[in-house]
Amino acid sequence: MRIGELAEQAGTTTRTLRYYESRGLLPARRAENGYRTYDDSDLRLIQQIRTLQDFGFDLEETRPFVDCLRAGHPAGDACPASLAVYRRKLDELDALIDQLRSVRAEVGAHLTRAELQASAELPGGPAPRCELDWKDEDR
Amino acid sequence: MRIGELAEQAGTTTRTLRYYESRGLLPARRAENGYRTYDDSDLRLIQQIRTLQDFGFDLEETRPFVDCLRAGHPAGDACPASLAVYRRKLDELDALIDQLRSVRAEVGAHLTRAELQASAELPGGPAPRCELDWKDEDR
DNA sequence: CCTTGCCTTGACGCCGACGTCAAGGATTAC
DNA sequence: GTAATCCTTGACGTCGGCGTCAAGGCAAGG
Repeated sequence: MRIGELAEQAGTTTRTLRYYESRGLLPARRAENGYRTYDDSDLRLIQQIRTLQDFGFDLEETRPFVDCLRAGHPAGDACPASLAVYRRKLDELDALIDQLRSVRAEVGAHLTRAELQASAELPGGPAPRCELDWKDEDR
Repeated sequence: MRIGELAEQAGTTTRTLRYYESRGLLPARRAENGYRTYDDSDLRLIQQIRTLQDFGFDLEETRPFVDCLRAGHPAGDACPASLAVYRRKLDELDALIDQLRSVRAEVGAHLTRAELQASAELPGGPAPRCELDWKDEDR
């Protein structure tokens, strides 16, 4: 299998596969004419990488999983190094989610306060209304 | 007030202020010698920008707030355009948090499954154990 | 007068994961 | 034979928000 076919089967591009190779994640055999040659095991490596990338893993973080698969294990997460990445990622996700919820609460409070201000000013007579153009271009 | 002093008072750098100006967010008066000149109202603009950036707003998203302040309003979120940004951001945050929680659940499930596999194999005798080096360099 | 320290503009560097040419060789299709 | 399609390497572009020089102007203290 050559790079174009592999890319198509994996739902990605040849550029991406060459990039993975340049990062040392996906070394390729070469045919006599210099063309890269792959087999089904390479397809599984790519699927593992893409699954993790969909979870938001950096490319570097997928390396233990890929190494694990290439070491002959049936799953990329059969090795302790992969489990460690899982655990680290869970901690990161928990921290990030907490932070985003905190931000959400703050922004929500700001919005509520600003809306109250606006509604309090409208019936109040000469309260300074906003005169800025209000176009919905950015929606 | 010159750019260095303003940067210090705002807790940022001159590079950042010049960048804001290049983006049209923070236009500066000029002294006769060409030096940028600022006053306290500029400090408030920067504080508004930094508050929103801490919330994760893009620079572009702070523009309505800055325009609103420069239009003479006491708060950057006194204008409808700013409120619209708040609402859009809340939607984005909600969507992102949901997505991250979904990812967290999936990664957690993967970890649990892999841990079960590992513990099931250890007592089973010749089960293929991972032989990859396990260094904690990346912790 | 000279040094020090502020200011100016301009321009390249960074990060991650590729996209997008460019120039040329190999293979396949007709 | 030749055109279309694949492959190769190399290198620059993208995006945001600045960091980090570089080369030079202006101001103030000793």
